[in-house]
Amino acid sequence: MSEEAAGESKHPASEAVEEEEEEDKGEDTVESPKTDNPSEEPPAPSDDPKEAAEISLVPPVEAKEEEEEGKPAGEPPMDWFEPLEDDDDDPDEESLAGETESIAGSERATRHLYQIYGYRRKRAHPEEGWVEWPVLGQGWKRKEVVRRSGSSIGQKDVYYLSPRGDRVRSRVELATVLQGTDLTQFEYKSGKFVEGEIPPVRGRPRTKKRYRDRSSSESSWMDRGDGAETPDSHHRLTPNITPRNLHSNQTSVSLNSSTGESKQSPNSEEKQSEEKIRLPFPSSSRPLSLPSIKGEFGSEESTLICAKCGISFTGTWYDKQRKRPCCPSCWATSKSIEHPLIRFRKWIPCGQCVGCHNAIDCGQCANCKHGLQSPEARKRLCRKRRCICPIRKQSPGSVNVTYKRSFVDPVDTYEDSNDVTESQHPSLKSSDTENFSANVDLDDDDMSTDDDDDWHKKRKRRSCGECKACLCRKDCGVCDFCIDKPKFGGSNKKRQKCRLRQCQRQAMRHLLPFQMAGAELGLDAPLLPGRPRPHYTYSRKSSLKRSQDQQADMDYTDDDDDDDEDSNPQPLNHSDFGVRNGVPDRFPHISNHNYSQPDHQSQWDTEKSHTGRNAPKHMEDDEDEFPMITQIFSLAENPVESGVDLENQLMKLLHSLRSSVLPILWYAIMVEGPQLQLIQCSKQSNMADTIVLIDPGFCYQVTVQKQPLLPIHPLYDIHPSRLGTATDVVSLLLSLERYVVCQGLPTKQLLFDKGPIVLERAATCDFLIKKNERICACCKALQELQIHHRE
DNA sequence: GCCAACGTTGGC
DNA sequence: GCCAACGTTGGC
Repeated sequence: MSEEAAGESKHPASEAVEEEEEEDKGEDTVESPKTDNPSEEPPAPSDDPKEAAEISLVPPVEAKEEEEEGKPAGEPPMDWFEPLEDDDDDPDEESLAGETESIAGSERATRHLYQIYGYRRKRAHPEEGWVEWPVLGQGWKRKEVVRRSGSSIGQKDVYYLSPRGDRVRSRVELATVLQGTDLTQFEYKSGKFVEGEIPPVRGRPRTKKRYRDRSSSESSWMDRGDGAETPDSHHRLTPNITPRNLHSNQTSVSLNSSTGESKQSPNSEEKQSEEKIRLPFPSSSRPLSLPSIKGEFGSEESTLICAKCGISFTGTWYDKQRKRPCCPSCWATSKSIEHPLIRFRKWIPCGQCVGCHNAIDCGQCANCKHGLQSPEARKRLCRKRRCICPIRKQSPGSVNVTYKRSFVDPVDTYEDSNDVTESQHPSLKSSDTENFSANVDLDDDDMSTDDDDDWHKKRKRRSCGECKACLCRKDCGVCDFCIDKPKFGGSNKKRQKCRLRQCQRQAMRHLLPFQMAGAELGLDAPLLPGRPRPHYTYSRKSSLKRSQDQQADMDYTDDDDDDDEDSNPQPLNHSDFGVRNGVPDRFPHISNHNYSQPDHQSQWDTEKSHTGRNAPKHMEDDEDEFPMITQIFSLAENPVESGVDLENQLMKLLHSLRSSVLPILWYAIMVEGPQLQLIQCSKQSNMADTIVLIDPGFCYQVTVQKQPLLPIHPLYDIHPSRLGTATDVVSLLLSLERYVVCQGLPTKQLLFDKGPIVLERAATCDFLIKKNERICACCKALQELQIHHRE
């Protein structure tokens, strides 16, 4: 290990791939560029004037660390731009790791350090870590990256860089780039051409699904051939994986490579310490709920091998991610010592705000109600008692840093403070702290401080799994994200899920379909569903503004915070849509628009507003879904029936319309059918009740107040029967704007009857009439008939 | 402040 | 092994 460390220090560009290097030892069919031959290595950082200058700024603590690692003096320092592969537990850095998201965040933590010291790390240069790889030809480069976090930690990814700059991430991509080159003998992982058939390297048969009942994020370590076990796999399927350790007095056995555990045993010395720990079942302090066997929790013990230190122990302890066995010692260490590679984002109530001062449960909020139903839920603090301006808990002696909140408020910032402690909050206990990534809900979830759990939740948080978008499995193929995908011929730069499949509830707002349209319309973000885009830049704000934002944020994220509790945040409802309808009123053109309407027109509006008539039918039908997205997603519910091609054609027209300038406040959406629907967003428009529906064949129909415009209407005469282009649509909309809605029989005629006010139209009402008319000829005839009848 | 780009990670 | 796509950030 020390030899490897020294080698790493000499060749900082090569990312830590100790395991691979060990594997490669002795392999000489093709000389690896990662050999010890310095001539084949990329230049040391000191060769780069820029980097050399930066290295000269390495703070003393870094130098000290290196000395402690026993690295020869005078040797070029390890590339401290690279993530520390073997980070120690420097408490000084722990406090800086709070902003990090994962173990991979060590890089960010380090970057954070640089900011504090007055310099900033540049974004990882594309050249970093690349080594020349002539095996594939002149100019080719190769890079190995070891995953530094997540359940697949330790897994190694190999990338290649073509002379043209093509980044290759898989054999398939390599074959694409190297068209015409026979890669059957090429071993992608090692980057070597081997003789004979390349043995399949598939791992064990997939059995993950059998285990995955707790969380879909719990991918099995074993599945990847790394030898790690899921907790469930231990307890349910492979309880005797280490049968030699079943006796308490027996010492653990050294791990062999076949188990793969060595990959997770970074400390060989500890591995050699064949210590055995027999554990009583922990109660409140146990790291996780004991895996069940036949529904009974903690009914038996297993002998496990700690994935961190390699010792065997008896018990049912697993690491924070609940994927690998973790001995109590390592577990306690991971809990008590905030490793810089491990995210540490504890937030504590301020003790001063309204929420903190509120000592009485409201009894009305969901948390209080849950508490009445379930004792477990009682641990959730009353929502009215939540701190609205939590403070990040910080280790003593750490540096004051302002952090941006993530996933909660795109602009909010919080200052760290060394002065505020838990004791300042009257009701605060350690369990009240909460990972801030869980949306400031200090008492949310299971009161867990399990950052890794939150981290995994967060990565899955972008999908509620229940909305139509989440359930949709088919890419639209036409949105910008789809077009970017390699399968659609894209360059894979955006790497985002189809816009129509972005979770309506939890996707980041800028990824949602109408983000594009919203931008075109100038819609303000808060009116749209989805989560605000997080900001990760450190900045400061005035306390007043911060407080305001925090309060607003609490309101906004309240439901979001309770994903686990309430299953799902409540989507926008009709009232929200009413707001949306009001959105266009902020448009600059609106004041110049002539909206003078007859009094009875307003009367209509008043009446119809009670029935939600301004919302299209589908918007009324679905109380729980945001109307636009709901309908868009409904397209894919029955892709076979609806016809994918037709749907795509409509989508193309939709995109064409959204890239076109439509008559003011007209807006195109996709609805069930599929149908393309054009609506007038302004209630004050004469066309507020008018909708244009275009079917997949581009035939269209105009409805007014949900009633179809009769085919004999002259409007149809001046437009083609099919609206295949945006131009056709725009032309129709412009024509519509020349009309007003027939007002039907005057209400005063009916008031004489002393009955309920009922608007009346002729059965053949034209609905749309010229602006110089008040009612259509048919209604006028009916009116005259009624007058004649009364006389 | 936004977003294109891409490193990274989870899932199949 | 491969791919989808999440999360982050440098550059604008």
